[in-house]
Amino acid sequence: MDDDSGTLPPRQDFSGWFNDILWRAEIMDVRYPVKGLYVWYPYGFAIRKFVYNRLRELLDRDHQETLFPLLIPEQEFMKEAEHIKGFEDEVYWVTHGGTTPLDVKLALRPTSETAIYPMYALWLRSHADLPMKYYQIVNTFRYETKQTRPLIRLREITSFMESHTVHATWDEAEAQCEYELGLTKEFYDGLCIPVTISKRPDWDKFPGADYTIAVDAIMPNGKTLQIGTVHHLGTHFSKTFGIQYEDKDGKAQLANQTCYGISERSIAALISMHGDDKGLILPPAVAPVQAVIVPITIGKRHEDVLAAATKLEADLKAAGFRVKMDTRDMRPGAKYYWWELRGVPLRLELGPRDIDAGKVMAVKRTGEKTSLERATIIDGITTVFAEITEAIRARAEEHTKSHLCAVDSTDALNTALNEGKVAVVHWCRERGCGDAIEEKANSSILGTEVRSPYVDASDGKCIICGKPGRATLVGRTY
RNA sequence: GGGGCAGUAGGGUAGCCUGGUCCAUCCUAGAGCGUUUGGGACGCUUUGACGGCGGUUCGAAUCCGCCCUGCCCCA
Repeated sequence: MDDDSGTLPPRQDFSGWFNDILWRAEIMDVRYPVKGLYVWYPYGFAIRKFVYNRLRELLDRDHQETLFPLLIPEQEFMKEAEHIKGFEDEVYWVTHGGTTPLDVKLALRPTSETAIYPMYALWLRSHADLPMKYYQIVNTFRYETKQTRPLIRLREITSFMESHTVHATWDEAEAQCEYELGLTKEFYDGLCIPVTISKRPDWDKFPGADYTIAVDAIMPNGKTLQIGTVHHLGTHFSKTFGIQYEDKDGKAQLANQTCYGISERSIAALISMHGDDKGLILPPAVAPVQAVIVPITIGKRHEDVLAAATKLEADLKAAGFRVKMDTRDMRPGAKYYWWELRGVPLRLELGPRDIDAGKVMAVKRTGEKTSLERATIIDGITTVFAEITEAIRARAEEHTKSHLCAVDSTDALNTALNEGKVAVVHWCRERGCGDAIEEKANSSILGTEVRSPYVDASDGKCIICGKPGRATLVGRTY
């Protein structure tokens, strides 16, 4: 029927849209023949590269990058009781070297605490060594039993940034958690992704943490996606792994630790949050191609136009923009759709009319068409990029704002969630009431101590028992 | 954790119940030639498939078993 809109499903069918855009825009190929493992296409990997470059820049302000091994010996992995309980059903084990059974089984890291902390115990001697702030970006393996999804629920997480810090005191570690939340917010702000931050309930915290603060994004269908977590580990791990330092008085002290993580779910959020019926919309900051030049070559001015476009491309590249000139033998319209699908934020059209007028036609992926002066094109594009970024951000903020609402009963909660919203309720923080909230509305408690400009975090009566309660985010999660 | 649907060429589908043939079919798919080119051009030629393993059978995309993978729904 509407065969001119391509076959990308509309955004209302978010699940269909997401599955389809991954291969149409050449981000991930799901056809790798092992469950939960997917292949990055070059274009998807280029997006990943620019996103992770930003992440590295942020972390390198304060952390140092490092790299630990993939394999963890069983006895180290089994040291911390809570941690084991949290991960034992999800661990892949290496049991053989060739045909020889191994004396000591080796775990493929599901996360790297038990790989890193024995080394931290060796590295840490004195209070003068503190704080230690290292991170790595690695793949991790989890034998997920729930349905796997590309970028969202994987058996091999390919892009796991995990930071592990060590501090003298609990308070310093807490301050580090706050700092890391700030980094996370800044990171997502750069991707124009609004987030809600909240403290996970105790039963949902990281295995072996004092507390977990999570960062969630609200997807187009109203489901929430956890896209970052910060954990205060207290001294749980320093006890088991013997991470101690001598204080100024020469006395041995247990260290306090934090860890936090961000994965390719950040890419899932990026492509989900900003897309439309035509495809991806990438913020200029992370778009592998920030602007595409489409020369409109007709008749005998073919050479003229091509020369002008080549010059334009060279000028823009020299100015540091990531541009691509599309000289393929296709009709201009077909090229427009092709680049729109891939989310390129700006299209520059250059034809005989524009050359004569000293202009370049600039079409924003967010929908607006403007004519830029060729003479001042660098400034013009810089301005346009800022406008595009703002438009993308504003749209995402509006989405997030409109998908949050306060409710004061389980019926209202159910209604809100069924409408695809994330709700704010009051909850007394008792497990029983928490379970009741989750069961009655088929939902998950995301957390308390909510931080979001769109959430009123003041106290109120628990919607189950009526006792004093705290503002709490409740949603349906990925 | 439970249930369901599905896997046929790059993508989308038919065929399966009721096993057999000569050509599967459509496309924004691949290769090629020509005409085209300011919002998805067209003509012609051509390439290419039954998820895997095993079983039944003279003969399997089709029936049976096991496995793998994907997707949807519910908890």
